This record gives sequence, C-alpha cells and structure tokens, in this order.
Amino acid sequence: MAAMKDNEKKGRYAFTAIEARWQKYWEENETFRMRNPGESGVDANKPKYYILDMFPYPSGAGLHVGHPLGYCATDIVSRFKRMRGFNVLHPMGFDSFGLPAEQYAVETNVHPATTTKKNIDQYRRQLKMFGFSYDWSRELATSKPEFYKYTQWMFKLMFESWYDASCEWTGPDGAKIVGRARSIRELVAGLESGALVLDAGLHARRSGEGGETRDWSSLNGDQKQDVIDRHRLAHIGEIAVNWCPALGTVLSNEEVDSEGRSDRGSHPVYRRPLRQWMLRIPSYAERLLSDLDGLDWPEPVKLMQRNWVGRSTGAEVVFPLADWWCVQDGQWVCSDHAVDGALSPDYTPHAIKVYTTRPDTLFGATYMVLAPEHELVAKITTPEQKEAVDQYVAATRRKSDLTRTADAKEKTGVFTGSYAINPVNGETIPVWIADYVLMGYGTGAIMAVPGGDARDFEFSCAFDLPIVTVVRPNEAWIMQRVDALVSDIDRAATDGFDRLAEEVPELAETIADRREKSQGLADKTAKVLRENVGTEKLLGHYVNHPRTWGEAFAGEGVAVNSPGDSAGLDVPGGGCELNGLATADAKGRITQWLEKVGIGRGAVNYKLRDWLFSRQRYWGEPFPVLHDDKGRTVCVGDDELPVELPPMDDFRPTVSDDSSDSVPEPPLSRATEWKTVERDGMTMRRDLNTMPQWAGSCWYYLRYIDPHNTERFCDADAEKYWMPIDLYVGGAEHAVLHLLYARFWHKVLYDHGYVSTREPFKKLFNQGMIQGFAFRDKRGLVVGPDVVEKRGEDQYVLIESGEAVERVIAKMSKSLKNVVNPDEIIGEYGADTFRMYEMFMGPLDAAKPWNTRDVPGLHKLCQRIWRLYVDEYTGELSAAISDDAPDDDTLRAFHKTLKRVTEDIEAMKFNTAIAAIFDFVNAMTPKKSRSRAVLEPFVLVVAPFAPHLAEELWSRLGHAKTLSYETWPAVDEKYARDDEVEIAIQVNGKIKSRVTVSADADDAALEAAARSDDKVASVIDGKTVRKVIVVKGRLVNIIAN
RNA sequence: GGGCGAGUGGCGGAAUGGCAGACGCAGGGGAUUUAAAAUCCCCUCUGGUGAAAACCGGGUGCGGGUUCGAGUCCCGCCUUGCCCA
Repeated sequence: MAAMKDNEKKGRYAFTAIEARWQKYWEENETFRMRNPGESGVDANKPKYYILDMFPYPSGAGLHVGHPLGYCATDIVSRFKRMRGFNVLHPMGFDSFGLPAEQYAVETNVHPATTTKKNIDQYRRQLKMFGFSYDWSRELATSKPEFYKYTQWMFKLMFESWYDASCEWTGPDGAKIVGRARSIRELVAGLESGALVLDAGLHARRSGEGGETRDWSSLNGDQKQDVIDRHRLAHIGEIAVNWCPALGTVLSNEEVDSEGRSDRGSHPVYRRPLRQWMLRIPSYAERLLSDLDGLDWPEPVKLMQRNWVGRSTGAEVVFPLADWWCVQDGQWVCSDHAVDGALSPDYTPHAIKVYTTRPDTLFGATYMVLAPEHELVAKITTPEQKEAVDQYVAATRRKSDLTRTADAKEKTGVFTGSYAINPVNGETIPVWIADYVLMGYGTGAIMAVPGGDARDFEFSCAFDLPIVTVVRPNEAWIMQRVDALVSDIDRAATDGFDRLAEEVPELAETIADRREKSQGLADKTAKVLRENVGTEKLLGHYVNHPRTWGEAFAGEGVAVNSPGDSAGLDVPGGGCELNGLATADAKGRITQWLEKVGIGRGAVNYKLRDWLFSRQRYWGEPFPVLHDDKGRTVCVGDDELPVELPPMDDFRPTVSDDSSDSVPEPPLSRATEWKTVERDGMTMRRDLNTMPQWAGSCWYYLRYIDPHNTERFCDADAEKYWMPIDLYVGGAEHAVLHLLYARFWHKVLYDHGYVSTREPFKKLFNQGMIQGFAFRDKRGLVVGPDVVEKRGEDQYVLIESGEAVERVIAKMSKSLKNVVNPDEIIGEYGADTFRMYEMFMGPLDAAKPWNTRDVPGLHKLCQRIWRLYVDEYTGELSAAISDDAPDDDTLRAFHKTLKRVTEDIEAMKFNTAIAAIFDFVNAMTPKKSRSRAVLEPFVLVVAPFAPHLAEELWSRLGHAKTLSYETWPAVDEKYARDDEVEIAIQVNGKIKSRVTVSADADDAALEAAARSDDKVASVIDGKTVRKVIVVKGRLVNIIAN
C-alpha cells in the first residue's frame, strides 16, 4: 500500500468535483434563499443581519482578484451569522448604467445593452464560482426598466419636493430633526395661506421670522411658477460645467485632469454655463454632517465626508460699489433711485457680496476679486478695461477648476476699472477679476486680504497691490520665517561659489576654502536676529513690512491696524475697533457690528455644491419629465413609469469640433419618435439628458429588500425589518461620492416617510487594494513581471539585458501585465483555496500584494483538513476518527481555535482566524486517534472560510442536510484558557528568566515565584529591591539596584 | 502646500503599554521511498562565546521624550500610500 501512487489514491481532495457538487446542491435546494418576514418559513422573531457588498460595475475585462476580496469577507460573515441564528440578507447585483459601458460600446460598436448583458452573465458566472452564499433570487441590475422605474420615481419625488429648512419634526425613529423635505404642494399652500413668506431673495420662510419680505400675491403666474421651480430639490439650473465637445458631454470634476483635459482621450474641456439638472444636496449639509457621529464607519471616511461637506463659519459682507454708493449723514446712499431699501446681505444692488471665514481681517481688505464668470463682471467693467477683461474671461473658460486653483502657478488677473468701498473703513478699493476665485465657492467674489491669505498675498505681489497686516503673528511663526529666510543666504552663497568655480577653475581651491567659511552663515544670522533683535522687533517689522517676509500670516493672532470709532471713520456705524483683540474675539465683535449696521451678518458656508445630475449620454436613466414650448417642466404620471430608454442603433454622443461654443447634442435628440409626446393636444418634449452613473447606486440596497415588487420600490414592512444595513463592505474609492449621494437620497426618502432609518449604512468597512508585483530598473522605470526572470534567491534581472532590477509593489494593471485572473487560480487550486488565500493575505483593510507563490500553502491547508477526516487511499472516513471522548489536549486545541475564530470573525480579522485554524490542524495532524466529538464542530468552524470542503466533510460524517444552518459551536472557557502559563521575569526591565505558574496565581504568588527563581535570585543578590511590578498572567518586573 | 494612514526577518504578516517575529511562504535538515513527488517531523531575526547544552549582547524607518516597561503613547525628521488643494 505504501507504494501506491498519488493518482491511485482514490480518496484525494478532489476540489473541482466537490465544489461543483455543492454549488449545485445549494442552487437546487435554494439553501441561501432568504424570504421576507410574513412569507412561508421565515421566523421573524430571529434577529436580522443585512450584509451588503458594493455591487460591481460589470466591465468587459471580467472579475480580477481584487473584486472578490470584500465578497469573501462578507460571505464569511454571512455564513457565520446564519449559524449564529440570524436571518441573513446577503444579495448581489450589478451597477450597469454609465459611461464605461457606453465608452466600450462606442469603441467596439456593439450596443451597450448587448455588452452589458454579456458582461453581467460573465460576472455572475465568475461570482458563482466562488461559492458565495448570495440569495440570487434577489439579483438586480440598475439598467433594467423594472429597476430604473423606481430611480425615476425617486427623481420625481425630488422634483416634487422642496426643503423646509426650519421645519422641526420628529422622525419615525424618534429623532428630533430640524429641516425636512416636503411636498411642493405644501409650499404652494403655505405661500397662499401666508404661513410661508418670501424673503428679498425669493426664498420661502416662515412668516414672523423677520426681515424683508416679498408679497406672494403680488407675483404673476409666471413669477409664481419660477419661485416654485427654484425651490425644487431637483431643479434645472444654469451653471458652469465641464463641457467636452470632443466627447459630446459634460464631465464631472473628477473626470477632468489637472491639464484641463478629459480623463478619457485627453480632449480639451471648457467651462461654460449650461442648463442642467441639479439636486439640492447642500440643503442636507448639516444633517449629513451631524448624522455621521452615530455611524460605525472608519474615521478617515467620516473625515473625508466632513471635509467634502466643508462647513465653515464666518460672515457675509456687502461691499458697495464706489460709482453708486456714498456715505451721507452716516447712511449709505445710492445714486440709483430705483434702489428701494437699505443694503443688506439679502439686498445687494450695485454691490458685491462676499463670504469670508475671517471677518476679523476686514480692515486688511485692500482690493476685491470677482470670479471671471461673476454676473457683475460685464456690468462694472469700464470701457478702457473691456478688451482685457473679455480676453481674460474667454481664457478662463478653457481652464478646469483644478488648474485654476493649483497654487504652484503664477497668479493672473485683470482690473475691471471699477472700485468698491470697504464698509468698515470707507476706503475705496479696486475690483479685479482673477481665475483663482471660483464661482462655485461662496458668492463667487472675495475681499482680498493679502496680509492674511497666501493666495491674495501672491496676487498682490504680482500686481503690486497694497498689503496691510491686520493680524500680528505668534512668535513661533515669525521664528520659522526667520529660519526660512536666512536659509536662502546659504543657498545663494553656495550657488554663487559654484558658478564662480565653474567659470574660474584655477581659483577652485580658494573658492572651496571660502565656501567652507561661509557655511553656517544662515545659522549665525538667525542667531543674531533672535538674540540681538528679538521677536518683538521682528514681529513689529513684519507688521509694517510684510512683503519683505515673503509670506502672509494666515493663522490666528492679535488684531492690529484695525482702527474703529476712535479713528473717526466716516462710515455708517462709525467703525469698529478690533486692535488688540485675539482672532476669535475680533471675529465676534466685527460680526456683531456688521449685523448692527446691516451690511453683513454671521454665516455658515458649505463647500458642498448642488449635485450636477444630467449627462449628455445614451446609457443612463431617462428623466421622467416633459417640457412644454414655454419652457415649463412637468413630471410624467406614475402610470407612465418607467420612461424606457428608446432602442437606438446610433447611440454615439454627438462629437463637435474643438470649440467652446458648440452646443451639447445628446444622443437621445436623435430618437425622433421618442422625443416628443402629445399631452392634452399639446406637443411636449422629453428631456434628452440621462442621469449619471451614481443614480442607481443611491438606492439599490433598498430594492434588494423586495426586488420583484411592481407596486412600490419596496414593501414598507420588509424595509422596517431589514434596514439599516448592518455591514457594508467596499472599496475606499467610494468614501466620498457614492456614500454621500446615497445618504442624501436616503434622507429625502426618510423625510417623506418612505424609509424608517435616518442612515442607510450602520457599519462600513473598506477593504484594501490588492496590488501586484512589478520591477524597477536603475533608472526608475517600472516594468511588469513578464520581462523579468528570477536568478537565485530574491534576485531579479531583465530577461533581455540581464540588468538587475528591484522588486516593487505596484497597482495591478493591464500595462504591467501583472493582473491575476481568478479563474486560473480557481481552476488550479479551487475556490476554497482562493478564498482562504485572500483572507490570509493580511488585514482586510490593508493594501497588500498578490503573490501566487503563497497560494499552495493554503491549498495544503485544505488538503490537511481533508486528511484529518478522509483516508486518501480508500476514500473512506479515516480510521483515526473515533467515537471516544476527546483528550484534554484536543479539547484545549479546539476551544482555543474556536474562541479565536469566533472573536476574529466578529472583528473582521480573517487572517488571524485562519492562523487559528492552522494551529488546530497542526495540533491534530500527528494524532493517531481523533475524536468525532471535536472534529464535527471543527467542520462548522471551517465552513465560513471553505464552505465546499466543509459541506463535503459534513456529509461524509453522516449528515444528510447542509451545514449552513447548524448552530455555531459554543466556546468552553474551561478549555479555551490554559491552566498553567509561562511568565517572564524581568529585573530592571530586562528578561532574566521564565517560570511556569498556575494561570490564576495571584500577585503575591507570582512575586514569590519570581524571587525564588535561581537566576533571578543571583541577579538581585546584593541589591535592594525597590519595587516589584506584577502583571497577572504576563510578567513580573523586579526593580533593584 | 494641507489633512489622514502606514513603515516589524528573505517575503506576506502577528503582538489589550507587558516574553517582538504567532501563522503562512521561501530556505535548510531529517524520516519514508530503489529514486523522486507527495506526506510527516525538526531548524530558521541577529552579533559574540561555546564541541554542545547553554550563556552574554543587539534588534520593530531615523533622532529625542514619557514610563518600572514602548513595535504600541508624545514631539521632531525621513520614506511611502490615500484624500483635498
């Protein structure tokens, strides 16, 4: 028998057959079908666990090894939770609308519907290969009409909603909330009844809140409709977008590179105003921030979301234009008689409104800058400046936001010829335009404080505009500046000597000597400045001569040069003295003053902008709206949903020549039949845009709950049972956009009572990236493994030249040819091995390189587990399996492993869980007899990780049914901990000996054991013991001298 | 430029402020075998002393600090990744 060859071992671990067999069993028996409460066979009293993967975008390339990493993890948790008695909802679907599919279709000239279906089939096949326990009956795809019917329905909901920011209410979960999306009908009713009034900016607010109001009843029908339309959460706005004529579409900021060209194809992108669908996500800014606190999310993700929302506090300030306004008798007076009422942040005729986070620096505002797209630009530009301004505006349109704000570049700008008046000191200051001011932030205009802002400082240096220091810096900052400035001395000297040495080589020796002597000049200079001049004088010098110091102080300090009433300023309100105040106090005082005078007010600002929600593309959800010939927009009725995407042979975007003036022509404009409809004898036009790729992913997690419902996006009771999602796993690349958009969308549904939780994703986990190996040559060029071969141990050389290269870790990419295809790995080693390997690679959230060389180690583990149970020669259950009671050693090994695996799964530490499984297998392998009483539950422990193998063993142990719903074994603490432990004995912190003691020995016993140890006794002999530190179960530290 | 992470053997990685390197890979040795594969067992951070058992020392990117005790906490620096500009 001993000579029997491998292929004669009929009982070998035949993973291919085993995996096929169990995947078939699970499918045929609907093992992982999870019905909703109320349906047959569902125990609604069991706790629920909704565990969700970020669904994949099925690209033509198929799954690579990075995709399944998170899916393996969630599958382990799902299987574990089922065995722990939870009803587990674990679905999978496909994010199948969007630009990549369309781009691929354009390139291959195959219709996106065809490629999408093919790709989904491919992905589904690959996903099933891993043996994931998804409930496939809940599969969905965002591009299917039965799905996007409800995406459109939700868009309608937003179109028919407005945000009542001061509404105080209690949510269905008992939360007290300020602000709520409400039906647009309530807005109209409120305005009609007078419960709501319009402010000067025509925004609805509650009556009785004070301030100027406009009379609703005085508006005509069109005006009323305008007001209503502008309140909608989904509204049409004209904003500057990234327009790419060559691609025929607008692009998001993320799709534009720093050169101002398109990510795909590197075509020029222009900023130009276009009428686009926008969603009012900023209305939810405050709630999107505050609700983050209760979420079990990685802190960095929360931080990124907070930064993205970008809340800041400061003030709005109105700067009157000098051509129109002057001060008379302590009042602002306008020469335009049509101006009716006083200047205020809500009423700014012939004035520039700015937002600033530093109102305390108002006295340092020496000029103003408008974004080139600002509406005032045309109005205030003087004839002499018109040509320069027009040219500059045109040039700016060719730049992306990214290029415009990149701080490395030279500051550019043009004077408009007009002046504004600084309302705190009455000074006349020039108004410029410059591309470093963006229309998208604040009001699109800034007060420039070159003494307190780095970009304003650079700009004022470039154009020789005055700088007034209004904040006296702290000492640390001035010292840092001293060091930075004097270090230039050394650099200049070195450069000078180098040049000299080059030009006059015969002086080399003398020059080297000189250079040596001049080294350290900077240090000496700094020392002199510090000790002989002193920080006081230096600070004073900075305040008076900021330009000399080369940098503006933007931190917090003490206000200077900010005189108020004492200076007798001729401004309404008499000025406001800030000198001597700390920044925080100065902010408070000036804000109060601004409010008193009415020329400004404290304000909160958000970086978060309206979400640009339309694309000039074919492969997306059509908008469920109709436009009439007067430019009014209405939604189609619910009975008309879904508005299906018309089949089109030519789905390509219309590409126009390289001109910024071309007009977008969406592909749907060629759907001649589709694009117009008759309604009540009127011809209405459909919207020709489609929604962006994010739309479907904003709510797909709700559709999984009830995917076949044709009446509603999902059943209300089912939603209450399953939501929120207990665990959401996906890549960190979605840390901001997808998660923020989905949270916003969810809150809209919540406000309308359609969902029961404020937040959709209770716990979030980001899996790390799987990287590949690459090689770097001496010049730093990175090449793929295909052109490198291994020489000896860890030596790599280029095959072609034999040049040595260094192994580095790089992203997996087609160009480096280091992409690993999971099909190949599974073909060679099986899905269970694959799953085990990916989970054993390292912590789930860490980036780590794929190393195929390590895979056999996990395959060996599967084989070794197999051999614990099955005799490879006979194929029968191993003779070593006995019905005898397990020995203590076995019990200890098992319960320790069980405890570690149980805790590690809960903590998502799958790599150490598998290490624990290794330990148990290592302990069992040499045993001649293995007790069934331990080996049976061990199969259950293995099951979440290697489900096919476990099912096969379970069945061979004589069980007729799947193990998926068996109870997870209980840890017996008695065996999970040791009776005796080895503790370290340190003397003065260094380990001198080790003793074995009973695990529950108390401090005194430990100390006694330590002192009585021979080695320890000899070390402390003759010394005085000062202190003894005892850490139970760990060590004893004796301090002696 | 700012913010947030990370840096531990030849490699992937482990370690509630308490014995650094669990577990795996690679490598070495042995058993089994006619031989090999497979399997099983043992060794493997490093310098020194030693025939050996063992003993003495060093060690978690670099430099400081806190502590009886630091991979872990604090400060500064270097490298690197991600996000924002």
